[in-house]
Parts: sequence; C-alpha cells; structure tokens
Amino acid sequence: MTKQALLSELNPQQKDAVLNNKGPLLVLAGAGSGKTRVITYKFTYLMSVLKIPPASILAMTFTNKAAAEMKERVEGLTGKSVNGLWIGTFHSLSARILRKEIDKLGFQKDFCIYDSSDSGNLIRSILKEFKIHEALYKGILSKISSLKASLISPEKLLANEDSYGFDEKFARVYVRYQDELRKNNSLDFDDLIMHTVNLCERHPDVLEKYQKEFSYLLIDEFQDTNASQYRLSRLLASKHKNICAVGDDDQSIYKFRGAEVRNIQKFKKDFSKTKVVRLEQNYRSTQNILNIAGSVIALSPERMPKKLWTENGKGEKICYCTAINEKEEARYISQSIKELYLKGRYSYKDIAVLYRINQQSKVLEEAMRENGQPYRIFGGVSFYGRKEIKDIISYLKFIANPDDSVSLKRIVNCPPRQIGGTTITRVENEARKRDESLYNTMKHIIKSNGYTASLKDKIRGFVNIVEELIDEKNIALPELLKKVFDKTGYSSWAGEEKADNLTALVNSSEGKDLRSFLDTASLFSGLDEPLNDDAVSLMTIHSSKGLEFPVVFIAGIEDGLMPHFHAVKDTDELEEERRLFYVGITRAQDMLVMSCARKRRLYTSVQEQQPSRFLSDIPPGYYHCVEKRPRADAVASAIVKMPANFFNTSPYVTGARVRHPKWGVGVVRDSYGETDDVKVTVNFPSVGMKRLSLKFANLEKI
DNA sequence: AAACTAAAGCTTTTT
DNA sequence: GCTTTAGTTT
Repeated sequence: MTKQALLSELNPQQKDAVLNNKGPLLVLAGAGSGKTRVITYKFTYLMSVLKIPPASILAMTFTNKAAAEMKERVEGLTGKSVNGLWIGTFHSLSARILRKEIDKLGFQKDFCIYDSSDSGNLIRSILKEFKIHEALYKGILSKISSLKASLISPEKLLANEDSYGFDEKFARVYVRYQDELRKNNSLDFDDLIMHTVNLCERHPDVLEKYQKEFSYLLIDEFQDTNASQYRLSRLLASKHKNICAVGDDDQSIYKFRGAEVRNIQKFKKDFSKTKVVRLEQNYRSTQNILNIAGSVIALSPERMPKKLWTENGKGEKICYCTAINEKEEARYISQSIKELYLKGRYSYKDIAVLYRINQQSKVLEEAMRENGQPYRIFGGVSFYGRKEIKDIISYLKFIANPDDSVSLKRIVNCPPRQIGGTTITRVENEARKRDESLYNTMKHIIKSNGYTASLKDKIRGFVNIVEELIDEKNIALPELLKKVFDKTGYSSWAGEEKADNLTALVNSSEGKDLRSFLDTASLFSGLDEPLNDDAVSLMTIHSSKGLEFPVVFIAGIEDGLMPHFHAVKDTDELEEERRLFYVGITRAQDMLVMSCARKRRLYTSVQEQQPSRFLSDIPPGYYHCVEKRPRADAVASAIVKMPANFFNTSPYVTGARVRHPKWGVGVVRDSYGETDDVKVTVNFPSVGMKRLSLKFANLEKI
C-alpha cells in the first residue's frame, strides 16, 4: 500500500498518530474512534514507508483475539505474512524471550507454563501440607497474582514485612509456591512478565540486546497495563524511546485485576516530551448514544479531558424500561428482539444483551428460549454448555462418526455402565496396539478371547445400544433423539430438571438434518471460533469491551447491580463502575435500550431495587422511560409496534418457510394487511429481503 | 468408581 | 436460591 493510499483513509488526528514515529507517543483513543485502524496503519506505515524491518517492531496486546485481529489486518494491508513477527500478547511475547534467555535466571529453557488450574492445584497441595483451610486457595492465588503484577517477589515481601499488610502464614505459602514452581521448572502467567522484567534488570547485556532488536514499541489497551507490564515496556523502550501507547482512561475497567490507569499519567512523566494525540471522532454510534455516554463519563473525576463527537445523525431515541421483576425484564428484552427481527431491520447477530453479572444471563436465556430465539453466551454456561446437552450432542456426534473417540469417552459411561477409567485405559492401550479407533477395538474385544466375561458383557452392552442407534441414524432428528433417550436410558437417569432442557433440544432439532444440527451445536460450544451463526450475543459488559453491535440492550441498570453493591463503598471502585457503564453504552451503534427491574432476586432474597444512581447524571430529555406491564406485553411495546399479523390466521405467519418460483426457499419475517390482501416480507437467502403481495406472488408454503 | 450429602460461595477475568 | 465442589459412604 502506498503512503498516499494509507493516509487517505485516516482523519487528521489518526494521521497525526500514524505519522509521529520519533519518540514517545500517547494516543488517547476514545470509544469507537478507530483505534485498531490507527494501530494497524501505523504498523504498516513503519514497515512499508519508513522501511523499518517488521521483525523489529514489538506490538503488544492483552488478548489473543486482539493479537489475531491485528495480525490479520496487518497482513491484509501489507500483503505480507506476519509469521515470526513480534505481534502478540504480553504473555506470549514474554514467553518467547524467556525461551531464549531464562537459563540466566536458573530455569531450563523448556520450562512449563502453568494455567490457573495448575496453579490452583499447586497452592492447594501446599495449603494441605501447611494445614491451612484449602478453600482459601482462590483468595491466596489472587493475592499472589497481584503481588507478582506489582513485581513483589517473596523475597521482597519478606524484606518489607511492614509494607504490604504482612501476614506470616501467607508469606510462607507464597515463598513455598514460588519454590515449587522453580523445582518444577514452571512459570505461572504472572511469572512470564515478572521474570522477563527480572531478566532485563539483572542482565543489562540482555536488556541492551532487546532494546536494539526492537526499534519500535506499540502497546494496545494501555489503560489495562499492570505495574509489571508497564515496567517491561519502559525497560525495552528506555533507550530509543520509540514507543506508542494507545489507550483510553475512560475505558479502564480492570483495576480489580491489577490494571493501573495511572500508567497513562506515568507514561507522560517517565517519557519526557511525550506527544499526545487525541482521537475524538467517533465512527460507531449515533449522537443520541454519545450524548448519554458523554453525560455519564463527564462526571468521572481525574479523567483526561476529551469529548467524543460524530458526524452520524441523532438516531433512534434511547429507552429506559422498568419492569416489575427480572423475569419481566427478560421477557421485555426478548420480545423487543423478536419485534426488531420480524421487522427485518436487524438480524440476531446484530443484537447484544449486556449485563453486570453472569447470574443475570439465566433469566435472559430462559426468556429467549421460550421465544425460540438463537443466542450465544460469552463466558458462563450456555444451554449448549450444559452437561446433559453436551452428553446428548456427543451421542449424536458419535452416531454420525463412530471413529470419534473423544465423544465415545464422554458417553461410554453416561448413564453409568461400569465402564470407568480403568476399563477405558485398557481399551485405549489395546486400540493403540491395533492402531484402531476405540469403538472398533471395543467390537474386537467382544469377539476375542483373553478378556473376562464381565468386561466383555459391559462393553457388549454399550456396543449393542450404540449399534442400534447407528442403524437408525437417517430417521428424522427428533425421533432419533427420542430413541437415544430411550435406548440409553438417559432421560430416566438424568432426572426431571434436565428433562426440560432435553425437550428443548428435541424441539430445536425439528426439521434439521443430523449434520447441520451438529454443526450449529458445536459452533455454540466452541468459544473462540468466529460465529457465522445468526444469534443474539449475551455477555457481561466486561466481555463486551472492544466489540460493537447495532443494537445493545443493557439489563439491570439498578443500584446494587450497576453500580454493583460491592463497589459502592469505595470511591475508586464506584468510578470504575461508572466507566463500566460507559463501556456498555458505547458498544451501541444505532440503538440502545436500558432496562431495570423493580424487584430482583439476588442470591437468597428478593430485593426492592432503585434505578441506577448513574441515571441521574443523564439529562432527562436524553432518553425516555417505559413501563413494562406484565399483561399487556404482547400488544404494547416500547420500541416498535407489534407486527400486524399478530392475530392473523393466514398460513404465511412469521417464521413460516415458503417457496418462491424464482428465489427458492425463504422465511417469512413479517406480514401485513387483511385476509384478502396480505403482504408479506420474506427473507430469501439468495436475494435477501423481499416484500410480496400474496395475491400476486406465487408462494408455496412448505 | 459412583452416588450421596454436606457445605461453601456468590462481581467483573485474560494470560 | 442455586450451583459447584469436597468429602464420605456403598
């Protein structure tokens, strides 16, 4: 890409950010201001125009997803592979350095990286040995994590007994934990950063080597850096000072896990003559949404002054809906989504429902399932993540592909058939010898000698059941599912509570074939795979950071939830809640709907809830209030009027599948008019949305 | 090895 | 209240 072409796609501030490449640069990138664009264009500019070898640009992000997106976009802009470049997360890039240098710290280069469950197990075994209540391991783990994030090693903790709220028992655990890690030649996540900092500080020659190797540093989400990450960045950049930090103090919502917004101020102090660029033009949201966002964040003290503006229109009015309780709130949201969808203006994937705590997802899920709406939960357990659903899906997967040994292992003892770990290990060993799938090995074992009769009986029992199911794999899916429940005895074993979910699964399989059903099911459970499926996104506001949706619902805008009651006593935490609310609002592109419940069940008690205190910071004219009355729900709606065919008797109701002679099969999205002159909106996969009159269009219902 | 029972925890979370 | 997990029993 040429310099001209590159710059022509940027606004003046973005250009400023991309063109300033000598010395420290701080880019304050407001929500929706094209932050990723600036970072990727800057990378491309450094590489293609300034001819800086791409391998000497260190670009650090927080999540794998952000790193992957950056790589993809840089590849797209430059047309060159990003393989081997230093684009990645703080952790992965630190690990890469440590793989080469860690022997200098007394570890071997083939060190292991412990994930949080490994770390947790290690802590628990230490607690057991020290006779400390094991249930405390989570708290201890997070305390150790925050110490490491602040670069406080066990030695340092012991040396400053008075400084850090010293607790002798805890210090012993910390010392021991770190010892064990070393013995196991292992590092936990926080060690990756802390040890890299140690390496640089204790070995000036190594530091110098990397200072030379990286002639430019690019850091994303700078407001999320913790002390150790900041120190590392500073060390690596302290020589040439070519460092660009991109962040937004208004979107700092991870203080609880060690992030320090103050690093933004520190940056300006530590790097003299820092050039500051503000990206304030917002390309994402309507004026109405920005007004709300702006009035909420304006009251945040100590923020760096900035004001987002947009050339977008005023857009839709913003609503705040009050429901009598959390179930009604969920119904209201689900109903509104239905109407938006039927109007054909939005598909499900354009819509997100955000909330403060994962617990809120439960009622939302229930409401959406009642209405047959596809949804996807980010984090937490979704419908497809439930054990019973995963079990049954595994049965189906196995029926479709008996070589799938992973699924086999999941189902072989569900319900229990006395085929436990020992038996499976034997079968696995035999399978390895014979170089065959587990299932084929099982069939072999039944026929061969040299196994006890009871073992063969157990396996035969399983194989017979499954074999019958495989024979019938081509019957209609709901039938097949019922056969699975009966033959395996799953329903009676699973109990009644799970029966509802299983029935829901049968209903959702209506009219689908095995293959496509399984595809959607695994897409739902797959966490990181990009989802092509049309589904509403359900997630916490935290997980929504960095994303955008045409339509955003934020549920539970009440005191106690937003801000959360744990945060109201502490001013800093309260301000973080404010920023969290701001992050939620700024995810919306065209439409924002906030809602609350008068009464909400939280843990044991039903509480009377008050509207969020943050609402009083928004001028009254910026949004309008709606009351959700439980009975009138089907008729009255805050957002859009119900489709005219609500009581329509025409066979072409919304959701019906129809065939058109020219456009093929489509789905009715909406229909209007009286019985003798019905007009329908139909979505055809081939040509998109079409408005047709039943009198003239030669539609056939299928 | 599985099934039952008691008990804890319960804001947000990536690496 | 509900869900997860640890510990005990069969």
